[in-house]
Amino acid sequence: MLRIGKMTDYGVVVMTHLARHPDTMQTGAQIAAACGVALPTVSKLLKALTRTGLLQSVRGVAGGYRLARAPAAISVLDVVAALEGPFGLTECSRAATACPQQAGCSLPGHWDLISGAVRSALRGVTLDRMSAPVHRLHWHEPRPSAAAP
Amino acid sequence: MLRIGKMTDYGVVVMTHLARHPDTMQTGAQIAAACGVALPTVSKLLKALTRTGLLQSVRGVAGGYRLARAPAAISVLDVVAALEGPFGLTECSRAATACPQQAGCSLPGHWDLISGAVRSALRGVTLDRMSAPVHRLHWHEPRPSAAAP
DNA sequence: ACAATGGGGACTGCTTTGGTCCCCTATGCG
DNA sequence: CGCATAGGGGACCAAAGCAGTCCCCATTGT
Repeated sequence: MLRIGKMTDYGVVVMTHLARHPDTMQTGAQIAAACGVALPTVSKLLKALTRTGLLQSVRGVAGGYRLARAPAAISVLDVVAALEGPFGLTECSRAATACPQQAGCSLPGHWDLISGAVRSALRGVTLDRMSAPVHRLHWHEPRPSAAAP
Repeated sequence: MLRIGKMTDYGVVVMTHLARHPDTMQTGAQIAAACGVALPTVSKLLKALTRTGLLQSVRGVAGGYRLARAPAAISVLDVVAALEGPFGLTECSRAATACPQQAGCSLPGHWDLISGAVRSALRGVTLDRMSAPVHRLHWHEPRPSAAAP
């Protein structure tokens, strides 16, 4: 459920890789090799991430890519938002054309709420944490109210 | 980003509708009409939700559907998990075949963390809240740590 | 100049999804 | 007893989204 695109997954991998060497400039080929993804694919990602302002690029013969900000200042939310469209779990949360029957539809407000919770979850994990060992991470469970899966 | 399936969206609508009349049995046709979704589609949903144990069904001429538990005991997570596969944001979090290069891939642990946060977010919203007016809802922001979109 | 490197799209094949339909089973009522 | 109503299960098809590749242009150091 709630799958994110493969590309976005790659994107996080790439960004995490770059977060381990925040100050060294790396070419697309180097990144592709390091992350085990085909060069054209990783190239596409790097372009998108650059256009969104998460990466800095230098063109020309000694060019390459570098993080635009410190790893601690880039969250997974930033990466996901850069590679997938604008946020919104449901269809009608972004469509200009409202649901044919928003009469009984008091849900959008609730979906926004849920979206907000997910947003916060993604924003809470930054690249420096992603590149750190797992056990250093922990998370505040928001509020597990009544439910029994 | 992070879109959930249209079917799942419908599913939440249907379940929310049923949560407003927890004790009355309703036929598929009635539900379809009330929710403004085509009958075959809603039928498919109801079957799936029944198979998962979220709904009780009665067959025969006076049959119909009803919530299997109290609205407060059914969360959005339950509905989403029933209609989409098992949880997992990324590809390899569920695939038996590991990534070709899980060498530098210390990410699964982190993805699990994020998935957990999203899970909690969805589990925190129950059907009785979904059927209530929006302003009655509020949410504990988990921890908006360093990030600046 | 030339070689290396990023930039921006266009294009395509595939997988997933949404949605419909058909036939079977169960149950109440005339 | 049989017919009408309701759900159960699954096959099936069309459309959309996505992943992935490729091509050509712009930039810059040697």
